[in-house]
Amino acid sequence: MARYNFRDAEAKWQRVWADRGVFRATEDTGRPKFYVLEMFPYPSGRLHVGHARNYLLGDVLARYKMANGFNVLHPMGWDAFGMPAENAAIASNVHPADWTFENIRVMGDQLRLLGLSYDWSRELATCTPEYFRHEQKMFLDFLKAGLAYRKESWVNWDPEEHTVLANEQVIDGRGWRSGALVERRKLTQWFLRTTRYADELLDAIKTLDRWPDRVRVMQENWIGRSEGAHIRFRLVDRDDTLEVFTTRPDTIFGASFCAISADHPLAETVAAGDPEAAAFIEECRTLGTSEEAIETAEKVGFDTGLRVRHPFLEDVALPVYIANFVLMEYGTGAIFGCPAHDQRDLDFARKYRLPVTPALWPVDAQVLSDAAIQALGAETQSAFDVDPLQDLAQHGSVFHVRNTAFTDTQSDRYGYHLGPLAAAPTVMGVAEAKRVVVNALEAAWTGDSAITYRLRDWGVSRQRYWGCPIPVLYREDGTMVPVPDDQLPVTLPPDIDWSQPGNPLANHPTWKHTTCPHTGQPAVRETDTFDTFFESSWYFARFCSPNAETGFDATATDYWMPVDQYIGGIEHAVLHLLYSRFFMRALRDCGYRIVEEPFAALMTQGMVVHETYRTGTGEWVFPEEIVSGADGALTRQADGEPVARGRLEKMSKSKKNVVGLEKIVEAYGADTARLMLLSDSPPERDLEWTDSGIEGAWRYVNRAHRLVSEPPVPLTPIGTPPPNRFAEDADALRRVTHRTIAAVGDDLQGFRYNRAVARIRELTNAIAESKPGEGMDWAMREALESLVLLFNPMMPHLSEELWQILGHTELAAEARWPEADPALLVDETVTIAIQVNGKLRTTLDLPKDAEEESVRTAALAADPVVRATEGKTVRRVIVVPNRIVNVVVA
RNA sequence: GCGGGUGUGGCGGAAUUGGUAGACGCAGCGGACUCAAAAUCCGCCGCCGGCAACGGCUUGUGGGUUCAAGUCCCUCCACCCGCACCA
Repeated sequence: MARYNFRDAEAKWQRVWADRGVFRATEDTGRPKFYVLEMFPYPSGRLHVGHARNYLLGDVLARYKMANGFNVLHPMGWDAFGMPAENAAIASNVHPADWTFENIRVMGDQLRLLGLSYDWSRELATCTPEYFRHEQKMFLDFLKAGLAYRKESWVNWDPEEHTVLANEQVIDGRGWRSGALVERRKLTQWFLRTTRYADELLDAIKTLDRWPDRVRVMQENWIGRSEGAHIRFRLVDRDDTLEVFTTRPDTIFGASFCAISADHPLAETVAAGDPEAAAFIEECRTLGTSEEAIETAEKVGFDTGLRVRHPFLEDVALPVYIANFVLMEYGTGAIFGCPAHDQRDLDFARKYRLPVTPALWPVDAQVLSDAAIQALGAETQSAFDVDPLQDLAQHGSVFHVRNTAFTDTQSDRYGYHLGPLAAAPTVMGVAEAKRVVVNALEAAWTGDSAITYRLRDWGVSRQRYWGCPIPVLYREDGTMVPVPDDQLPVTLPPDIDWSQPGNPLANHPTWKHTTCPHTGQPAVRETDTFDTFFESSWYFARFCSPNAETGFDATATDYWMPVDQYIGGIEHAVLHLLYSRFFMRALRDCGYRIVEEPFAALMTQGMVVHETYRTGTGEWVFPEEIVSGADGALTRQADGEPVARGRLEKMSKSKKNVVGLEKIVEAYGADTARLMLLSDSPPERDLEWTDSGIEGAWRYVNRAHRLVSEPPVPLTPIGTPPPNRFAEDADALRRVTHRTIAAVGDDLQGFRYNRAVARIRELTNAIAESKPGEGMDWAMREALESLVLLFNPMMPHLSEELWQILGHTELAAEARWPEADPALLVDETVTIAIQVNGKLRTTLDLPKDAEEESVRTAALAADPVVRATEGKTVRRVIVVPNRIVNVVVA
């Protein structure tokens, strides 16, 4: 028998699938739909086996669902705008478009090599005008709806990519792709109003019950809703107020200062008349935003000399500082400091010798007199430990809200009614205290309850060429004019001079010059392009009707959306996944008919990691550059430099541990690579790529081929009805077969692909051990056919080949998933574990559902049990039907 | 600091959700076939003691609940990830 020729077989079946349009999807209301999508790639060059895993995980599900009668949509495309294309253009003078389309060609071929079940007729690339013209239209709709706007603000500037980055794209103070330290710049930029949907996006996270918890938590944290209050402090000797945000209005009686951001308007007012203040502000702005800078930066402030009145204590005035730790972007850019209940405020108070006044006590603490509070505050610089109070605050214990302002007489004195404060008990919980204080603020017109979000509006302007042009112009008088719909798309000029730094569109000699469509006046185009996350925020909708005249055809999205299973990397937990959720809602509010939640279920797959090697100086080394000496020491062949095995790392070019996809497919075939990538590790976890692993998968592929080509027992012809009787062995094989069918189905549905592989191997082992006997020829055909169909989602080419060898003329890809016979899933006998005092002594094979009394008798009579219970009294015998017997002795 | 997660043989990982810990695979050891190698096939394979039958121990640590704990509760330890001058 010839060995499995995977090269011919894989090419042949890929051709057959394509010719017959097996994976072509069309709307069919008669069948349930299933939309499987893997996050589409950026066409950066070549795929390695690590990339392949992602697509494979979706492919297995798509094929499984197809076999189970679902109408499956499984498309693929290219997130084709982005910096790397421009970098290539600058480095080697290729046009970004040429570079991108060449990569698309190469990577598309690589994907086809793997035999993935894509409907290639829906392929799209986001850098084509046919695609991005629709998002230009969407943007204009956003503009009309007030969801897009332009403003001058401080932004994150990536000095390496020469462009602005969104907050989500700044990781630890560095650009998410360049790794360059991000600078702050004040620029006029386009924003999308994501904050309008903060609450909706937050609330709807609850409905995403098929998303990983950690992604949901990350989005919740990112939106960062905080409930609290705005408090307006009256400025002394000025007809103005200072508004602060706090989550702890209950600590207002412990306030000892206010602090404002260096970017706060009031700070600028002060700076205008005070050079020292201006210098301090300048100093604050040069401070870095990286983690190290923040951790080491001392909390410093500048006393503006301004004072504000305490909202409740007439005779108390608080100093106003400009402080380097107050962020203009959060809340109102101003805070009040309560040193007794906040570590950072305490640090600040100690430094500037400000009073530390406790406002809250544990419920069992002695209620102090005003004098005692003063005394305590005075010595608090070192003695008063705030931590236990913070601790209690976290855990919701009851506190004394202890302040003389909270009495009727005082409310009379201040000339306003304190409402619930008058009747307030002196002891109340933190939550109640917050409420009481907010009510008092509202009654006195000095504050309101307020909610603040960490989420910022999405800055979408990028000062780059290879992106979608923002479709607006500016007249000479500065008026912004949207490009009329009938003049879309605004396309990119092909001729770019890459020798100049900065934004290539702004540098282009003619492109930006145009005329106003309404007045005919000279005008200039917006030279910024969209953030590339703009394209990926709606591509899944485009896949439903890739040739529609509009962005998407609502009847198609009605049928296909939402994506039933989305698969991709955790790195998009708050980038792409949040933007897409926002985008759907923004489109909805512009009159588009689309679902609000685009991804019903999400799976975040682990990385493929591989061993690395480095020299003593930390240089990465390719494994093939290394030679092993007689003593086992590793050195670099070229220069004899000692080399040590490094950590397992995600495959990347820079770490020199990439395993190329073609190389593996060439040597072992797509199915072997697929099996390797699906075995061993569960999909969410990292998978270690090893040579022995691929060898093991290769062995299995050949073993399966051999087993079906030369079965251990001859088979009955196709369609033979089952015999009346099966010998014990044949019956046992049938039970294994049907148990495996049931288990593999469950495992595939639950993304436990590694376990499904293990079950399939078990069935393979059982088949290989089978001997001739009555009914075995029939059971053998049943087992082999089931096996071949069960591993079809994982190894589709081998499955087709063997399905044909088994005599079938239709395709395995189009065959129905085998059905498990419930009658064969229950055994007639069960193995019962027998324990004495919880320790296993023996096992007994007994009839299923045997009488408890007879099980008990059999257990007590078993030799090991007799030995273990000798001379002891049997106190209890616990019998769990069909499971276990535990004999308790003393 | 806040939040989330993980910890099981030499390795990747299973364990019907409280009921025989270590499925399946990798590596390793022994054997068959072969002039030899590869491939293939058969056997062994958590640790300790024992020729063996068998006994003891074992799921990061220590405790608890239970007839019974990898699984539930508490304590501590280690590692990984996310967010963070967020008021």
